[in-house]
Amino acid sequence: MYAAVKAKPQSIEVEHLGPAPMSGPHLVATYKPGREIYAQGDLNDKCYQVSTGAVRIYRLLSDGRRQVVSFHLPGEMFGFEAGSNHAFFAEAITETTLAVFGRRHMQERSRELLALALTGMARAQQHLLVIGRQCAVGRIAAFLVDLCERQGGCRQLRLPMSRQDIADYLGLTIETVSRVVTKLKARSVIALRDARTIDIVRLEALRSLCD
Amino acid sequence: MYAAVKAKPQSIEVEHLGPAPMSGPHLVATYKPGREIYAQGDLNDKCYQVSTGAVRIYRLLSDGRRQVVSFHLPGEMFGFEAGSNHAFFAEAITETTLAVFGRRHMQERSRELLALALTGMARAQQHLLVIGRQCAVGRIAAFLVDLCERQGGCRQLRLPMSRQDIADYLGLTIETVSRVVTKLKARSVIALRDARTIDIVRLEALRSLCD
DNA sequence: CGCCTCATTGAAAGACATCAAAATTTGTGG
DNA sequence: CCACAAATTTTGATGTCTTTCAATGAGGCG
Repeated sequence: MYAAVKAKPQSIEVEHLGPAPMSGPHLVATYKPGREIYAQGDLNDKCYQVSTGAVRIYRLLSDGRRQVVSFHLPGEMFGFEAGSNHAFFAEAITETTLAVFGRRHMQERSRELLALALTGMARAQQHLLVIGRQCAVGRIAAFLVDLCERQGGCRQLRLPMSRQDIADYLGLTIETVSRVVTKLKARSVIALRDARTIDIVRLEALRSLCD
Repeated sequence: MYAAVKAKPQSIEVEHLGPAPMSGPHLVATYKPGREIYAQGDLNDKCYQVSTGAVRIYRLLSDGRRQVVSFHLPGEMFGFEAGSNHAFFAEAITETTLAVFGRRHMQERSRELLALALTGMARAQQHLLVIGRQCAVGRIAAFLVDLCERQGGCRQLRLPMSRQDIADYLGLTIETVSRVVTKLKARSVIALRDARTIDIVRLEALRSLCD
């Protein structure tokens, strides 16, 4: 179900471009949808910034269940973890370009990395609150509000991820995700152009469902 | 239900003692059970190491639901968060003594703090996996195994926290926690001396319930 | 057009929550 | 040390929400 395409990036070039990258020299890598960026157990010696596209970070249980711990959108950093080897998988969701920073860069900028690690922890803990204490509607609402805010408050969301990705992120099944989306649509809280394009019609209603 | 006792520590003294504290000078503070260490919104300018006792970190939803994001046992650090103000509450669970480190200390040791932040993120993400993808039995099992490992593998656990704390940590109700514990006892995976003292009889059985 | 993947919808089952009450433990004062 | 009150934990009955299983529908691409 979750077979990752084992392969290295389609292209890697040294560049200094991309939308608002972290300063300093870095590599640019591009990945096709579903391509693995790193795997559990891989050496943890780089970090990444999304230029275009989207990335999912996840872990698998032995029976195949998957928990997506985070999505990363353009401008966001990921890849830093405790320990010398990755405990998670990272995959491109859509066609994705990344700025890649090496170990040296990270050592030189441990101050920024600290801030990133702290916000990463805060994000994970906020997510814990959603998964641990919200019903299905609350989880979806929180997810949509979060996505909206991370895209600068734009009311029209283009979802890069599938229903399965969302379900695995929120600790639900795809059927429940689908049913909740349908319900929110019926209540005119959101509107769907297609399954991956959502208009937030009543943002405040959505927010009020979050707590 | 979760009324915190608003008060400052019972005592604060400058000391250099306690079990394996972080190096350097620090204050020592003691707290009675239930006492608040910091509140959501408080200035975030210190970090703490548990000397004795136990601490819970949590957030509240507007309707009173609570999510405990972490417990901290002797030797463990807590209190570092993104942002200049705390997003969580910290409370002593039992009679607790803490080593308190100030801003200066943290600035001087941002390297260690980075490692702590990264492991904090890893912990939160591991916890996400448990809450998001495990049934009630798996959550309790993971909780007990984690506690066992954090206490150096000792098979006899003295739980400092109540069933309500555990429930709010695992995203369950106290009734479910109690029923699962009863079930594990019936299967001879664990044994109870009293509600707060658990012997792990079959650790491998417990582990196998985690994934 | 047909096939494949992804998404939606329906019916039934299951897991956990809720409500209620009993049992056990803890703390307090005599 | 015992007695009593309060808090915590356990147990039972019932209800609700989410999952599971199954089938249908929609969209993309050869």
